Amino acid sequence: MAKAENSDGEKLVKAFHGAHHAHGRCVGRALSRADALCRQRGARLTTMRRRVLELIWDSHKAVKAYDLLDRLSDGEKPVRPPTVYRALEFLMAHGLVHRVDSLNAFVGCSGADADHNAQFLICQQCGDVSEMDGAAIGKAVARQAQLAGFTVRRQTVELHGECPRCTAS
Amino acid sequence: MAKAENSDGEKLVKAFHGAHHAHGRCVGRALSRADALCRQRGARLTTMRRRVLELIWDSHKAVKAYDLLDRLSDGEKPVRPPTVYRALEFLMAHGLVHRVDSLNAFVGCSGADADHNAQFLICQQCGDVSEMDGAAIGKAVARQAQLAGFTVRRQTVELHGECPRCTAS
DNA sequence: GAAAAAATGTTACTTTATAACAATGCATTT
DNA sequence: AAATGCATTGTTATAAAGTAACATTTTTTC
Repeated sequence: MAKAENSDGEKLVKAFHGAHHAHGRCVGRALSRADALCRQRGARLTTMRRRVLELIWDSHKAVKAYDLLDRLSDGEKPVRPPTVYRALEFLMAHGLVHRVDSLNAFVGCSGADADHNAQFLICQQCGDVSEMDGAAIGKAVARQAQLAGFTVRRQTVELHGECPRCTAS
Repeated sequence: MAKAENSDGEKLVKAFHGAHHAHGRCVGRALSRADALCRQRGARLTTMRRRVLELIWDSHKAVKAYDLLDRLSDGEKPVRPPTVYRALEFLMAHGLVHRVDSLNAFVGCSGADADHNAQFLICQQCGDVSEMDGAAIGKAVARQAQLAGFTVRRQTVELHGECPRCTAS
């Protein structure tokens, strides 16, 4: 996760983006990563899949499947649910997109590697979702579970609250 | 959370129940707690709400709303979705039931107080769900989020994996 | 027991997601 | 380039999860 300094010179984890950040870079980074990853694995990032990924990266908010559907469709050629869900399935399988269970919605994966335990910070005000790859949390969680004799295979950690930007204003 | 000793004399947190535990007690405890809590608050634990709560406590698995619906209905008098969802809404508002987002399903709340941050351990094999009131996790999570300038208001923590009983066999 | 409030019933619909099969596209061999 | 085979997308239909709006009944309160 990128670090930045605030006005007091403190180190802050920069998980959320400013309102007017150069979003093109987020998108660009995500798409080239997708390209690279798929090439490397011999997976096909088809036009449809790429379009879906781009639409998801259009913002940092979680996107509903049926919103994607609407945006992909024009009156002449409506796109049907299975098409979108299949693209999402592919993108999730390759770690390019995550499903946010508590929202029934999808966000682009900004994490480094494919198979990681991500946590999500979801702003209840602006709707922006930020991904934390907090190994610390992952471990705390796994340790606590271990006390109950439980082996963690997959975790859903979704934190709803207020992002720095909305807190400030 | 109750403690128990295993064969080595170690202290273990007993979050999961044995296969043949005296389940009547779980149910009994849950129902009397519900009675007490509602009386105390002047809330009405009506027949319908109580029936739904009982059905949920029928097992330690998460229950789907439409399963409840089926079980509440007989051919003559089908119960409709809003009835069940309203009962669930009431039970959740009073902290008697939790929704498990990653399963679209509901479990009885075994936690002590009403307004708590619960974490769920979900066994992928047997389907049993256990509630951890891990203040430790809650805090670790909130602390980590704070580093990103994020204020946590509500958390969804759902851990999928293997419970002790299924691990053993 | 009449009025008000709370809970439940009812109808209809929205949103989210998947199953099953058909058609198309793409990649490799020949 | 035609033939084969597999992956992807299209299409139809339906399942599963949840809610809005209004009618009826039950409970409480005055």
